[in-house]
Amino acid sequence: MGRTNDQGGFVMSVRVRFAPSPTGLLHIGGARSALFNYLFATGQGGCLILRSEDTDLARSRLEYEESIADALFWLGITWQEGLRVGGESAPYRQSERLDIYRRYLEKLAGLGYVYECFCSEEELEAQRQDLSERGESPRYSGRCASLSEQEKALKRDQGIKPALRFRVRPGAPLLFADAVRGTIGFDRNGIGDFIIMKSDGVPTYNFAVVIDDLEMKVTHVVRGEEHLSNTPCQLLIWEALGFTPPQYAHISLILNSEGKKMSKRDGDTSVAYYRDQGYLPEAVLNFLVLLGWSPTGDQEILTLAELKEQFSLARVSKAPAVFDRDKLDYMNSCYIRSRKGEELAELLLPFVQRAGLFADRTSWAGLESREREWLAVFAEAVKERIKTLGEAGQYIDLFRGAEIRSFEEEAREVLRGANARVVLEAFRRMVEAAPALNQMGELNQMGELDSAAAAAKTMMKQLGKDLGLKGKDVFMPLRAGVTGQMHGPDLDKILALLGKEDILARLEKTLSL
RNA sequence: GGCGCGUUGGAGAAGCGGCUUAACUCACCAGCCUUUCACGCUGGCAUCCACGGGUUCGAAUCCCGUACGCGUCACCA
Repeated sequence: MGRTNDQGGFVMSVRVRFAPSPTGLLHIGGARSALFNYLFATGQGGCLILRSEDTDLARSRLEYEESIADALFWLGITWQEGLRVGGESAPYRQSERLDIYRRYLEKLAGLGYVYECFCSEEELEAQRQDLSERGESPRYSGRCASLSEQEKALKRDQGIKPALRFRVRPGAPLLFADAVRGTIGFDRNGIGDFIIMKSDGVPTYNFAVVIDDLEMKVTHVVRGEEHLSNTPCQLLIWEALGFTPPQYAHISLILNSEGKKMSKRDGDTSVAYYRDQGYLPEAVLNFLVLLGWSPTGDQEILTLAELKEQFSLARVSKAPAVFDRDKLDYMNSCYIRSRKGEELAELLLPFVQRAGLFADRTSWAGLESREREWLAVFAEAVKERIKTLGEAGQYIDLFRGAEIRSFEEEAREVLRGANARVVLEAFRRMVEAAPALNQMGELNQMGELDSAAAAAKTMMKQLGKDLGLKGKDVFMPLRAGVTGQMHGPDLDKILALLGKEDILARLEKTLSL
């Protein structure tokens, strides 16, 4: 794949990858890395590859790989090559590419870069301990670097399986241009010989990434800052193999409110958690992109298309960013408010089901039309006061049923007020006489709930007139009497959604207190 | 401890040597709107850019040190 540049020369189009290890759910930091890769590549017609780094046989699990791909898909991050979609460089699971690594390993061995290391875990630990006690950097001592054939044979006879180390040769500092942080240099003499192949024949991360990036023709590596110190090892391998490494871009970490790197162990850090809480994918995406990147203009709420258009690595911040739940909530409420009734209602369905309503239905299509309308009006009634879809669940009891869950103390006080009883009794008579306040069971044509709300409104106005009361004097007793609360969504909507029968039942109970 | 990276208000940040009396957003505070709450609207919130020095006519912006924070030093990725 390629295209022509201004001078008519052939340029490689951008190829990036997101390469998670399937040892857990997709977390916020990973999602942001994936997002930056996605925006960077697709914004310029490039390609995003999804690859699974499952060389840690003990911890990797296929179900994690699946859930990571699902989470990316949910966010709207799509990839052009890799897991699930295939591509020229298949397979895209490192565990299935072992023969490829072996081939490159042989090449390195032929060049004299590889040696067997028989040190046990305990020995290595002791060596590190020793080094650090002497105030030196804990790198490999090189103990096995020059074992004789007999020594090696002896170890093998003892049944010790060697790991393979990369021999770091002395030389000039390793310099590379990081697209985010500028020129970064490491002294190669400070890097100890590192393992590239474990004793079980599986390559380590540092070796496998290089081979995969090489084979998959990756042009840019956009990844978290925690990988910065791995870069020199990888550079060494690129150099030994005689290939030009990709462009690197190390993006800063996402910190928790304590200022520490957000880790999987923090709890609420998986994308799945936010999905389950009722955050919209657009909101999560929009929030994440603003962590470490900023748009040129004042506009912060941006669509995916706008992000693709505007994103650039040059505007990625070097400093780490703190994850701020308040801002995420704000973003989410913006996106919730931008949805219209039915549309929102459909998104809300799983959450109201979790709260017990329509729990037996399998899907939105499985609802009857009057139920759908009820939910749509419900959605409109609550959308301005919920920050997550999940919060809608707690409003259901307010809009349904003959029971009032509980009375706030303030509400009781209002109901003890001078005119409260008069207002409620008069209102009860009006509702009894009115045919228009439908309830869900009786609803038969769309839009009926809206007119019921309108009817409720005029009814309340009329009530005020009849009694010669105004404003709060009529509305507060009504609200308190019907909901038990002092604050809440518009009363007319509550009344419409409740329906005649439940309103009367509630008034009855309140009046009998 | 070695190596690496970072430091603009509570959080995200703009700023790239004079246009800055440091944008914008969230949070927070006050007021308005509203039958309540919420939404929305208006205003407030860093005399200053971690600190110290230097370069310059001029620095948050360039250089040097110090402090602090974070990352990383695995046969984990």
